[in-house]
Amino acid sequence: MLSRGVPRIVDADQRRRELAEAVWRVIRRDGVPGASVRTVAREAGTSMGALRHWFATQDELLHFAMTLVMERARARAEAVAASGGPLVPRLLRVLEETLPLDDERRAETEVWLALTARALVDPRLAELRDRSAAELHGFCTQVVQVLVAEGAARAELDVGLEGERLYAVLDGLAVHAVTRPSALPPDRAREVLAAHLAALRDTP
Amino acid sequence: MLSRGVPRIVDADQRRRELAEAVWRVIRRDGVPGASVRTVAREAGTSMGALRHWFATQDELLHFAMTLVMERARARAEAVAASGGPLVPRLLRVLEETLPLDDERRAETEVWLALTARALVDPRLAELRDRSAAELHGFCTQVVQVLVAEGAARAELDVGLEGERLYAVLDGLAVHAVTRPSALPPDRAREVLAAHLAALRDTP
DNA sequence: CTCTTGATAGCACGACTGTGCTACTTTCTC
DNA sequence: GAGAAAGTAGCACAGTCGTGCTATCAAGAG
Repeated sequence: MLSRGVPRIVDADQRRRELAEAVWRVIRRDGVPGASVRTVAREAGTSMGALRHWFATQDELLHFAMTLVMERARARAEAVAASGGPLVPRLLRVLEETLPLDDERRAETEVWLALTARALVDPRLAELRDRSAAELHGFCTQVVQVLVAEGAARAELDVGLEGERLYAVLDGLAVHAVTRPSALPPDRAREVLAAHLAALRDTP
Repeated sequence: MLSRGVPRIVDADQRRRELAEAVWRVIRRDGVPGASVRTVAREAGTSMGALRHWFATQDELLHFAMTLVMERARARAEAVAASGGPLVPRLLRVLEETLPLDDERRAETEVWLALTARALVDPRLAELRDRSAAELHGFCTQVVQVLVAEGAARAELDVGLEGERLYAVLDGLAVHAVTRPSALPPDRAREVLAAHLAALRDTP
């Protein structure tokens, strides 16, 4: 029943990803309001009809574009987490994956910021954002927990509160790095994050 | 030459502020894309023509609305800074003024976030945002400096780096408090910020 | 009074929007 | 071969957008 007959070049999910990446390019160039059906279709080198074949509505398109951002960041983070090396520096590198330290992550963060703002008035996007935010927040708390268990952070720390603080540092750095790249270049952002983790260890 | 003859109810600046506040209400309800000339005029209880009399273009309207947000936050902060009491807790309260801890500040932060995102693709808004960001960043650094001088923070701290970190915590908390209010209620945000300042004192 | 000017009101235009819809092409199954 | 289905293309519609523009109204200046 699969692939009954078509100019099937790639599988469906792959095609949707390609189109969603065209959405990113448009959003980066012209912002979310510039991501009209026509503009995205032109950017993707296809037609309105084809685009609407894959995404019935504009909301669905934006929704999928945001899902993809989150999914990719997550995949990158998990790859780093599964890599070798000592645990503590590895956790630092996992956290760094959420920062806009290179062009690819910069693009993702810009799209994330634009869609986060839009989520203030779009319930469907808000639900997505909440899920990913809860996930990252939970991960930050876990990191603090692990650091304490590893002796890389003071034992008397309030884990919940420190998780919240780490999460704030992370997103704060992300916003600043993406909005004022010259004031907070990648190396500086990395340095601040590392200093924050170090401060959890050095101590009374 | 001033006020040659008019149904002059209030002075010009006051009128522009009223209209800009209508912009906020619309932005909070429908987001920046919902802030059309017609919508804002309706919200303000006036006409398109009247609105365009005070703001020649839509960009000018949004620009002024953002200016007003920044101006108000600044005025509030300066009022707290000029108030009495011990220096260190007072600095904490000044920093708290930038967080969305009540309805008024929540509105301002929502508008700030929406316009920050739009500033990614609007050079005029970007210039505004950069100015206010540089100001807050500078203030954060000054706070660290003062804390060190007052003996409320460790002397060996890297002031520049700690200023950057405090600034990240501040904006991170602002974003989280406004996007996920139930996960980060006002008291909790205040607690995290206070803990951050306390962590600059307690020490190796 | 008239004249001038601030302020308001809202129509008109062209551009752009999302989406419903049909027509067409390509490739598979039978 | 015929038929079906996946995918592409883009027109048509109703609606919203920003802004140019003119008309009107209120009130102080002369």
